[in-house]
Amino acid sequence: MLEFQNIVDAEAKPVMPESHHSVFSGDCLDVLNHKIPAQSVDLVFTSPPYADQRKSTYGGIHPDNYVTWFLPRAEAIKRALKPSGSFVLNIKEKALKGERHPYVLNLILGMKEQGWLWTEEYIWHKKNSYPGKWPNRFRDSWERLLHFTKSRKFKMNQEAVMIPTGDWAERRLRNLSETDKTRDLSKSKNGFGKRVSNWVGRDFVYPTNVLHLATECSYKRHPATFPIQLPSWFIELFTDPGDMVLDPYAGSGTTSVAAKRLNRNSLAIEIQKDFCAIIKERLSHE
Amino acid sequence: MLEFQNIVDAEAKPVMPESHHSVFSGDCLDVLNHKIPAQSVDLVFTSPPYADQRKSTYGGIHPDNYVTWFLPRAEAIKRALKPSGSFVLNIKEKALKGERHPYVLNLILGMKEQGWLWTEEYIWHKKNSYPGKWPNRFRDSWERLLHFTKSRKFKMNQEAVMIPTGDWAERRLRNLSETDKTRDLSKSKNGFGKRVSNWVGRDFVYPTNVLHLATECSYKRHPATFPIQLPSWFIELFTDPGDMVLDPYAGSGTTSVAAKRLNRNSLAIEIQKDFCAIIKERLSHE
DNA sequence: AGCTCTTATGAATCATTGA
DNA sequence: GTCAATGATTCATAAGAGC
Repeated sequence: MLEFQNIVDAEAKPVMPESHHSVFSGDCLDVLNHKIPAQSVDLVFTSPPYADQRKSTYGGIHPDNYVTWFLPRAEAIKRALKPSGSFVLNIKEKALKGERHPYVLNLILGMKEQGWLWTEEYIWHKKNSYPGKWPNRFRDSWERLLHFTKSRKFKMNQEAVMIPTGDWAERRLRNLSETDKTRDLSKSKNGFGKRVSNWVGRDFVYPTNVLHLATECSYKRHPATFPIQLPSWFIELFTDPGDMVLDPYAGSGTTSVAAKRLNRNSLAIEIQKDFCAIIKERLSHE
Repeated sequence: MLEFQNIVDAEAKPVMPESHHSVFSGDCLDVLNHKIPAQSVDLVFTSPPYADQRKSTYGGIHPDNYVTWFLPRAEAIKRALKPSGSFVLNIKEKALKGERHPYVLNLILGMKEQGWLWTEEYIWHKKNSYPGKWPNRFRDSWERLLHFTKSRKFKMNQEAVMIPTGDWAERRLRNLSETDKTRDLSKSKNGFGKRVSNWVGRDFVYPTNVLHLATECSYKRHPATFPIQLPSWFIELFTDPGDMVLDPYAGSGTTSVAAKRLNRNSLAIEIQKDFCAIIKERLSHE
């Protein structure tokens, strides 16, 4: 039985209807198969626990067992996704005994056998990455954003993520606050608001498949594994306003927050109850 | 029988001996197994023909047959490589029928079965990539630089590729007055003067595993697949002066040119005879 | 307000130590 | 021996304090 817990107080507005946001606690395998209707989601964006990372919160799956652990979840995600939908998976393999472990490669191959199409591999090039110096490698400053779809024709709004040309815009953006950035960047179709209103009329170009963003490292109350620009970008690209966005490993709920700001509906699944509370609180403050 | 054809006129210099550069024409599978001594090469850097690309020059290997075609070459490369050596493979899978083809993933897994260690995956983030727009993807602006080794301990000169501190230094410089700039920059060896005295000891840092380079092809007569900075970076990182660098798909010989400029020896293998002539000419002009 | 300086910290990795 | 836990290493960025 599906019950969308509405986090915000719904207030009917004829022009811009309020979006709906739900938070489920539990293993996403169970929640996806028993609480989410089939073919009801337009975009799944998630960053599942990396192998052997975050042992305290997720138990730590050994790299050798990672594919076996994740494939049933991928199947459940496929069930929930609309035929026109997209699944964006943020993941990176760890180095083990001086070597990159191949579990991500095997995961892609396993998902292809499930019927997924491996449509594209976007790269998150981290502007600031974790420090470190080792005898056989440098700092790891990139992560994979694997784009899977159910069919060759899927929803993609390329114009929504067009970017202004030139360094001039970049220099301007540097002086905007973080909230201004998200808000204004989300309005790319209609221009960027008054502070950057002189962009109107300037040329916009399509982006590439590399996202060059900084990791969020600040004194924020809720640690996020990725900056909100990451889900925001894919939400604008692969959904329309009013569509449904799902994050089966929601963590502190960054994906849901991004969805709300962009007037999409969201579903968050998180196994840790205290994180669920954090998500609800974050959404209520939006 | 091995005969290193010396392209340059050898002129004995006690301090800096002249490097040796050879060009072989033929299929690298034959040349590697019959003309190159086992365990004689310190670094293999190459960009093999991409699947179904360059049909006129290489015959065009279908993505489905790519792994079967390449694995014997990888085995021959392993034979030629020293135990302390590195193999850097520049490759990117093409999109076929709206999907990324998995042949690169299968190639990595196949090479691991051969005994290679998949030590790291560097990324070439292209600063300027050719424009293009497709219904289901954006411009592809990154390529893989797969780093394979024969053992967990291999030669790596991390200090050789250290870079000056980036934006931090740039931003400080911007605020200096014009006279300060000229005065202080002229004293760069002794530090930058009092206003930037805290640079001393902090001016160089280690890079990350992402190389952010433009797609400059300086040699117009042959479509170079990569800028010379790419092989140069790995040559400095994984070899010492006097070491042997090999490119089994030499093309216009960019790897050999990079090796010569850095005073390493080089071997170029190229199946097209006219390209071999171009390589020799390029080397003679260095 | 604007600039400079200080400082905390982030999906890390490997070698060493201890059970 | 094998496996798990601990320590050393290290930098771009942004918030905060000070002038």
